Formats: sequence, structure tokens, C-alpha cells
Amino acid sequence: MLDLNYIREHTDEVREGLRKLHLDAPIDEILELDARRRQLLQEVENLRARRNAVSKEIGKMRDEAGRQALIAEMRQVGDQIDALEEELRQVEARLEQLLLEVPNMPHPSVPEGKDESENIVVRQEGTFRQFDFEPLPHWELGVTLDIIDFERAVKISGTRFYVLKGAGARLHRALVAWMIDLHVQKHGYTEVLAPYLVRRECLIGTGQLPKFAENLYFDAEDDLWLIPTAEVSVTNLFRDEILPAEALPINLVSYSACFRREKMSAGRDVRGIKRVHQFDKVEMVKIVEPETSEEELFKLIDNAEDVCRGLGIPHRVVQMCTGDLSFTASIKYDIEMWAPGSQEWLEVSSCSLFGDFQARRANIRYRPAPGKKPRYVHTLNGSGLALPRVMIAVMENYQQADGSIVIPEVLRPYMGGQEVIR
RNA sequence: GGAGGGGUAGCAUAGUCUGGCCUAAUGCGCGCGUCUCGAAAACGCGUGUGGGUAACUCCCACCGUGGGUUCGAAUCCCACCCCCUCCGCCA
Repeated sequence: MLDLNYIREHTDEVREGLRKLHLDAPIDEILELDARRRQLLQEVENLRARRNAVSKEIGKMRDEAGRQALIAEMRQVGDQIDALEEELRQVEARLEQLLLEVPNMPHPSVPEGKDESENIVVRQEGTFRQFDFEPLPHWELGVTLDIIDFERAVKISGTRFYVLKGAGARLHRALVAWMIDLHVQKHGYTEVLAPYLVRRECLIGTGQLPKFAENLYFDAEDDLWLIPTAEVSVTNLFRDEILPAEALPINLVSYSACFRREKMSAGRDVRGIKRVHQFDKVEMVKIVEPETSEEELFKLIDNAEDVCRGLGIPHRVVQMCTGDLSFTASIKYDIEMWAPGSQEWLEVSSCSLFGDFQARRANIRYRPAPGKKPRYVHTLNGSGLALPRVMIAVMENYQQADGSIVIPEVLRPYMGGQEVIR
């Protein structure tokens, strides 16, 4: 959420930001409602001040006739207050609703562009493996090795679900365990395991709601929502808190299942395990002081890249242009791994700096020093990494001519020393 | 799910029965200062959040949440949420 004062005082910059994003937002209506709100607020508060003062007098008065006269007068004032408050409530509700639909502003450093075609490949690392045979896509390798079962997944859950089996399931588990250990032991994160079902307010806090409800699964009876990413549960751990300065930076890593309807991409990427309704992910979340947040973003990206380096799979870092930024991000970089069987770059991580956009929504603040006013924190997160696509990259990069898959060395301790899946 | 107890500012408590000097007190913690070579102790001052305002020693709101009664609600009424104890059920 943007600061209402900022919208009022820097209206032109907000309009310019929206133009760069190729998005629209009801700025005029917001400004009108804001002006009306402040006007109503003053009227109501003046009336309330009067009533407070007079009511106190009434409590002390002995003259019964004068008392009754004042009570009658205050009854009138009360009616006026009720009427104004009703209008105020409506204005504030509408204002809140509109503010929640205004996207974050792009950071000035973000290159301008209309859509993903204008994203910028910042760097590429690692060497492509030279194959002396035709590398197969993972959906063929997985079925042949009997480590992925698509048909039974569809039988029990429908399209866009998958089942891992035997060494496939274990490879998945090994990846999760190794990634978490890497981030904890080498990068200094603290591991957390949080609920997959969260309250509606959490989705509003991190920005999935109200705009993107159609991408989420939820339980109507209890109004509990399945998280589309651990970002939601982990960032919201701190909602409505004022953290002491010494608690920052907070660096958390969390494994979770993620649930997405994928309504927007019907018909795309239907083969294999690239785009599914339920997948697992290791997510990194940072809660930091505003002054350090850009530096923290680059650490975050490097931490995610370290996973690619450890696995020995080529990757590249892509900066999103303004037209391809998410609703909540101020800066965003994707990390993509090369998949030689599918012949494509796979987005395995998305690293974002949100500034205070999420912090305002979730009301996460910190106190810079004892006695000082609370300030909003900056939040960041990045995948470290998303499991199915890393599985794809491992399977396709490490396949051999006979269809077997060599297990990357870093994962072998997590697989009981196994070296090859055949 | 049943019965009982509870939710008050960072923490711990008072206030609720009996509405109005509660515009929420006290202790702890925290900050600043005095004293000291320095510290502790003691003493003094200060210390919740959000909003209105150019700004304030000014005003408004917030006592779990949302409604209601009243000139006036932490206090009375209704609904809901959460926590604790016991019982039931359960991996």
C-alpha cells in the first residue's frame, strides 16, 4: 500500500509510476475521498470535543432544569455525530478498498519497458553441458525411470498435479534438505516451518488480496486460505508488531507447499511438472531497516544463485522491467536455470524488494531507538529455490545416454550415498 | 464440542459489581539527568498507538473485535474471536 500522504503530495510522481508500469489506478477518486475524509473528520471531532466537554459538565451540575436543557441539546449533537460518522465510515471503507488496489511504485533504478520482452539479462553463470546424444525432456525421463507418475496424479487430483515415487521422491526431499541447510549454515538464515492455511488478512498483508483472489484456494467455511508461497505465512509472522531495532535484519528460510489455481495460464505449460497447482518451495524472507534494503536484495539474489552454483547448473539473472514487475514489487530479479531437455530457461526464483509496501499493509514496524517513533520496515523475499523446476533442471542436466540420471554430488549425502538413478 | 475463569498501553496488575474528578492508576522495564574517578543504589524528570493541524503545552479515537443503550461506556446489553483450567474426542 502506498502512503496516502505520498499520493497527496507527490501525485505527479505516482501518475508517472503508473505510466511506467502500464497500469491504471483510481488516483483522482482517492484524492477526492481523502479530502472529504479530512473534512468530515474535523467536523466530527469538533462535535465530539464539544459533547465530551458538555457531558462532563452535566455530570457535575446541580441545576436540574439547566441539566435537562443541555442533555436535550447534546442529544441533537449526538444525532449529528451519528450522521457524519456514517458518512465517514463509508468514505474510509471506500478509500481503504481503493488504496489496496494501487500497485507499488517501481524503484527509480528499474529499467522502463512494456512487458517481459524488455526484461534485461543481467548476467549468466556456469557452463552448458555438451551432449553427445539428444537430451530428453523430464516428462520422458521421469516416466521411463518410474520416478514420476502423471497418470495416477490426474486420477486422484486432476490435471496439473504430479506424483513423485521412489528415488524421485527422495531426490525431492534431498533437494529441500540441502537447500535449507545451505541457507542456514552458509548464509545465516533461521529455519521456520509455518502454517499453509492462513487468515484472509495475511493475504492482504503481502498483497495477494484483494486483487488476485482468483489465483488462490480457500476454505469458505472457516475463511482460511492456502498459501501460494511461504512469503505469506513468514512475512505475516510479524504483522502488527513493532520490532526492536536490534532484532533486524531478520533472515528466515522456510520450506512449504504452495497452492495456486493458475487460472491466468490455462493451457500453458501443461506438460510435465513445470506449472502445477501444488508444489514445494524453499523461500527466503528478509525483514530489514529501509537504509539497508537494496544491499540486502543483492545478498538475497546471491544466496539464491548459490543453489544453482552448488548444483552445477547454468543459470542467468534477469531484471524485470517496469512492465513486468509484480503488483507488490519495487525491484524484482528472476533467476533462471537452463533445462537442456525442454530447451528453455526455467524461472526457479523470483527475488523482490517491496520497500515498505507490504509493511504498510501488514503493519510491520520497528523502533529505530528506544523512545523514537516507529518506522515501517522493508520486506524482501526470494525463492531459494522452487522445487519442481529444480527437479526438472537436475534431471535434464544430469541425464545420461542410457536414460539414467547422475545425482549431483552435493545431494548424495542426503540420498544415502546413492550416485545414479536408473 | 461441554463447563468455568480470563483478554486494560513493552511486561505484570488495579479499575468493571455501583456509568461521570478514568482525560485510565500503580509496579517493573526502558530513556535522560543529579550524585560518583566510574558504576550500582538512591533521587528527579520522561516514557503506548494512530489520526486531525503549518505546528502545538490543542483536539479526536483506541481498555480482545464488532454492534447497541446513554447527554456520557474500560464499566451496562448483544454477537463473535482468542487465551487458560478441567472434561470429551483425536494423529
